[in-house]
Amino acid sequence: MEVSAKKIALFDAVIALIEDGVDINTLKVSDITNRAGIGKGTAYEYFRSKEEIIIQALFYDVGQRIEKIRRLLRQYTNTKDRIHAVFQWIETDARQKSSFTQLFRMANGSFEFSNSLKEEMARQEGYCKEINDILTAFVEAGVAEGVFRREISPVLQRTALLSQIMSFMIYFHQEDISEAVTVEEMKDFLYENIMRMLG
Amino acid sequence: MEVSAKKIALFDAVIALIEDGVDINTLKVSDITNRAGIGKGTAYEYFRSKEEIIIQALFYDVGQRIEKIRRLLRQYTNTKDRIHAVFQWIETDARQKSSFTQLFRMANGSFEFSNSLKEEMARQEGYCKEINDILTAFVEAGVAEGVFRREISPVLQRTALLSQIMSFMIYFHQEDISEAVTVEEMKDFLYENIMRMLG
Amino acid sequence: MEVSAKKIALFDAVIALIEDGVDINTLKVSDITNRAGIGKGTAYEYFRSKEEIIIQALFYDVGQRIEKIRRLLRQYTNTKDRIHAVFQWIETDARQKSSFTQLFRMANGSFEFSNSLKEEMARQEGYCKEINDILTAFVEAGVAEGVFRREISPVLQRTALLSQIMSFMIYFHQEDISEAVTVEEMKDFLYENIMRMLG
Amino acid sequence: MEVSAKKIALFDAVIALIEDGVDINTLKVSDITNRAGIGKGTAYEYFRSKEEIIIQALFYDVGQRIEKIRRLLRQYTNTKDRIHAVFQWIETDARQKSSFTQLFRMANGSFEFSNSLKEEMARQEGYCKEINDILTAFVEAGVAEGVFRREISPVLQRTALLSQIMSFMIYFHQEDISEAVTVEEMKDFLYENIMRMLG
DNA sequence: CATGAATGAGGGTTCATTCAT
DNA sequence: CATGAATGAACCCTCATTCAT
Repeated sequence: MEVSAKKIALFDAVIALIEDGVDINTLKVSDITNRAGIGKGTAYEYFRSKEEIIIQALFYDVGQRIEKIRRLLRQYTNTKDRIHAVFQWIETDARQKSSFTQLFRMANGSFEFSNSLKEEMARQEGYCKEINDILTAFVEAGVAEGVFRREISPVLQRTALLSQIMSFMIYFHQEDISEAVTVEEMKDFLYENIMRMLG
Repeated sequence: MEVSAKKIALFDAVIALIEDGVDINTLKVSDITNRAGIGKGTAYEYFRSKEEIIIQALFYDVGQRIEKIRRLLRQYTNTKDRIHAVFQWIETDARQKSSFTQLFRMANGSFEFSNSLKEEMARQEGYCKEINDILTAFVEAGVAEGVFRREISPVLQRTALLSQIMSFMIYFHQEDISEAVTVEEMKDFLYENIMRMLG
Repeated sequence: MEVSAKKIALFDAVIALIEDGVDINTLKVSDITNRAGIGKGTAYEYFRSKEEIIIQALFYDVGQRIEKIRRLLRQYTNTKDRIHAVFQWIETDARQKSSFTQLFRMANGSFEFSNSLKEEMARQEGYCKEINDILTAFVEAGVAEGVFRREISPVLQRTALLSQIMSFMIYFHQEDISEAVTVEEMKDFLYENIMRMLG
Repeated sequence: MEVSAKKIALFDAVIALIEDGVDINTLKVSDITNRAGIGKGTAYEYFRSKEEIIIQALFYDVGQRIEKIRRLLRQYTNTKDRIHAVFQWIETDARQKSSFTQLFRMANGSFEFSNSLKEEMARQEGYCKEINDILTAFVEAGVAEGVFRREISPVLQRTALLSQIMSFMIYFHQEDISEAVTVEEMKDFLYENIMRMLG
């Protein structure tokens, strides 16, 4: 799974462009290669098509983010800290509108891409599964710790947990957080919700 | 806000195409007009660009759906019935992958469209706001009814409510609902969650 | 087999370009459409690819030439006149380097084109066959007339006849007809050859 | 006229590719260098462009073939044997569709190559001329031997000779030699034709 | 109004050529 | 010398938009 420097440069360019708010569907190859500081033709030494570049860039990015959250979660020994770690991660990492969008889309499979590339996604050993794995581990630890009720089905537990995580994402994603709810208030509320649902 | 028959025909064509699973980004004008049974040039008598057609079609569709859920909610006098009515609506109306995707995207503003058309969206008096209004009315009724705690901030109440609605959408949206959780179990669990969080 | 005016315009453009000495392999779509006096995109309303345009243009041209020689031959009642008619036709019609080349290639199947289009050629009911038919009719008439020996195999008769026709083509095709042989001398020699071989 | 090993390797690669049926117009530099087993850049140490490589490769190949037929002809002391030697050479050497095609094209100058390289061809001291030389020597020997009539113009004699040689080439080149004419019958017929025309 | 034939700007992709190693 | 990674000019094709009928 070694990835060449040029590939990384292209991935980073795609991510940077997306973070800049460029629509993923209007991305031009020249935009990407210019941003990556390489020639247009060079991209085709490493990828067979524009779509391949973009898809793989997204997977690369999501993979990195997942790895980060995994490492993060390993540092904490109790559920409360882990929940707040996730919130913290969202605040710092998933805050950007664009990358959040991508991750979110992955989470519910609503990627809009040429059908021919949906196969590619299938081949990629689904990050959805990875997210699910993380949630599963999260919930199991909570049960083992005794803070989550054992009798609730794991699926339901994951659903409940994810619902509050998504709520926090949407909170950050909203254009105008006009009505006065501070980040801390929101975090407390969502944490309490999780405990009410699963505790 | 009178809308001509030709416009409706084009809107319906766009919606039908999306429901058929056609990627919104690869929609061609000729696809739309063919489906609508009118000439390609005719579309430009009513709209200034392809994007205008699609955007307005989506708004038209979401508007209809929102109107439907509004009428539906008016039929019920208590919160419990209203919550189940929403679940029922998701089961019947928002089940299709595509239309759900559109609505969902609208709900969190993650439309991916050429920036030039984001203004158009802004001009459209945000359906997000309408969704928010519905949630607000929902929550207020719950408080008036005495089943939701008055001391929770309305923003938080809406957040909690939406989180469980989204969970139900995702439940239907998942490709493989492999693990055995029946629809009824899920609905009960989500309803209980709402009551635990807000009751 | 009705052919639209636009198609004809494109065919004529291709032929004209070839007659001008443009290499068939370096022909650009824009060259063709410019010459035809139509927009680049228009070509794709009538053909699916550049190769399709060129291939069909060549077949169209060869078809016309064959039709012409056919009509021509029908006007004459004896073999001698027919042979000279063919020479005459070569002098006026097949003189151009390029069109000769095309015809010639067809005659021996040495078209160099993307393999994917060889099928197209196959579908076209071989003009090679048509050329063969003309030769066959030619020879049969000669036999009936009593100027060609009946005992020679038709294949051999056609071979002999074609060899002298080709010789005349090559005579015109040569860059420098340095050594003094007049057209009339050549025609007489070739005619005599045919009679010596087949008479 | 010393030719380096690398050049030969490239020439051989081009020839091999052509014999494999690859279209000369779609030949890529990388195809050639890969086949030759050398680096892509190396080709440009010896040639200034792709076309130069291919053109020179073709000349190299034709030169070799001509040399071979020359040696072959020197072995025979009478015209009849020489004619059959040529037929034999066509059967063994010029049988392949591709190399035949190249040679044939050379013979009538119908090379399709970017005009810029036609000059290159001119500079190459025309192999057409060499072929012509061979034909001239052939005819002169026939006259000296007394089997060809002295009063026929050398140009005409060469024309007649070449016409039957070409006929034999076309005979082998035809896809389907469906109609029953054996190689021997054809050779006899063509030999007789030559004698009837020139004897 | 309605149409669809015509258009050409735009962008993905290829591949001959270069040049730093 | 030899290499092959990098390059970008070139070109095919798509499709949103226009406009004559």
